[in-house]
Amino acid sequence: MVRPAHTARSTRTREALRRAAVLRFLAQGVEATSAEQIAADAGVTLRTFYRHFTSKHELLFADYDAGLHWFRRALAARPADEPIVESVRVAIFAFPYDVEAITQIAALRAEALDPGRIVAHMRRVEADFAAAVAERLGLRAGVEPGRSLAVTVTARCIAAAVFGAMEFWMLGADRSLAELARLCHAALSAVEDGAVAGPFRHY
Amino acid sequence: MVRPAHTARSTRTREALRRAAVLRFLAQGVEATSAEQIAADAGVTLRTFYRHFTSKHELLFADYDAGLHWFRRALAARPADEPIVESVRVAIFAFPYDVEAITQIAALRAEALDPGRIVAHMRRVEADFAAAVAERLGLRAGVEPGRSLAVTVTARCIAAAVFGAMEFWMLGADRSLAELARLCHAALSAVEDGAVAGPFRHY
DNA sequence: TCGGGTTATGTCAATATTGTCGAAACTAGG
DNA sequence: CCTAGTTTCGACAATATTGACATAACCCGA
Repeated sequence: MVRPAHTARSTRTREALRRAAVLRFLAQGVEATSAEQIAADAGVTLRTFYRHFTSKHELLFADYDAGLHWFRRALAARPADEPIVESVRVAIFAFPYDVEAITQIAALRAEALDPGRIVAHMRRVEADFAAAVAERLGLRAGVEPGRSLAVTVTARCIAAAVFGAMEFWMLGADRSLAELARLCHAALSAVEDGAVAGPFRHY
Repeated sequence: MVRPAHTARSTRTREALRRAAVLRFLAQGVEATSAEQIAADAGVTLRTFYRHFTSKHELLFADYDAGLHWFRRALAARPADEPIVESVRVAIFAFPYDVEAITQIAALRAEALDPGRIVAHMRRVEADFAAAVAERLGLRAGVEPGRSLAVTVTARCIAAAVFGAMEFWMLGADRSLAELARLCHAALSAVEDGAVAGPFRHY
């Protein structure tokens, strides 16, 4: 199947669908909202809905994708001679967190999806994150994407640090942004300093 | 919904379903096989099929799950005072690779799933792999699962090494097991020696 | 062996997703 | 404005998945 993603028209319908979905979700809950309702609200067919979104639940992760897009651009904007870990750190800390919106969507996700599914999507985001880092790192080191084991592994480890910190943060009691920042910083430093396996070298 | 996963009976039906599915897939292709056919062949209802497998495609990853199970046990069998990276290395290299079967299933996957989906499943396996390592590592270091940022990040980095190597291997020309072993070894060593970000510390 | 509680299935009926094919809307050139 | 080439949509029709509730199969202790 061909997914629309080009013209102004398709952007309009996609937006209409997204808006209609959020309204319904907030008003009557995710479960109680059918894909058909969303499509009808947006004035299109059910089939068209599925041309724009892989699934009903995908709508609940639009913010993740937007964040990823933002991150990719932030990374590209960093100076080419800056250490990659530092670039990642700066980009992450500069993210314009909208705690209100994040919390709201997170509540919807928690309502509609079992933990496993949320984690699964998180993994997808992590992988895309790693890909973005690898792309940038490869560009700097002068190698083609996917052509260097070192680049691949390093990018994945950086992603592992960031998302590991995020997971750790979500499990903990202190959910403040400051705590998240602290954890990310610590995890990234560990990777940067090569201290990852260090403390556990003898376990 | 409650998923069966306990008694001998459920194991029997699950096996029957898996076997029926593989036969059909091999005989007439994945696309041309309906979930209903598989269920009928196994002598159960369609609904029961979905109680044992999340989706039709999940059957194409049964070998991954089996491998994961094998790995978890292999890891548990290693001495508690062995460095975790070494344990992982030994466990991976000891895996009883059945190249025939692996190739066959891989072909089915390639036929039925677009690359994105395959990668997505791979990520799930990687996350489970990381969880297994974290569990073992936490046990050795004497911390609760998910209670130590260092354990979380280290486990994820080890997983990143192994699966990064795997991805790299799949993209390369030399698909021999020896090459895969070499790549895994190199990637794990990099993590172990803290050389992950090292070479890129100035990029 | 006989309950009783637990677990796995069957039944039935919504939704959710996807393939196919033709029509409508949009774009660039004349 | 009109035409040809694209791209998005609508209309249908299979499957694929999931929820809810009733049954049958199993397991354990009296």
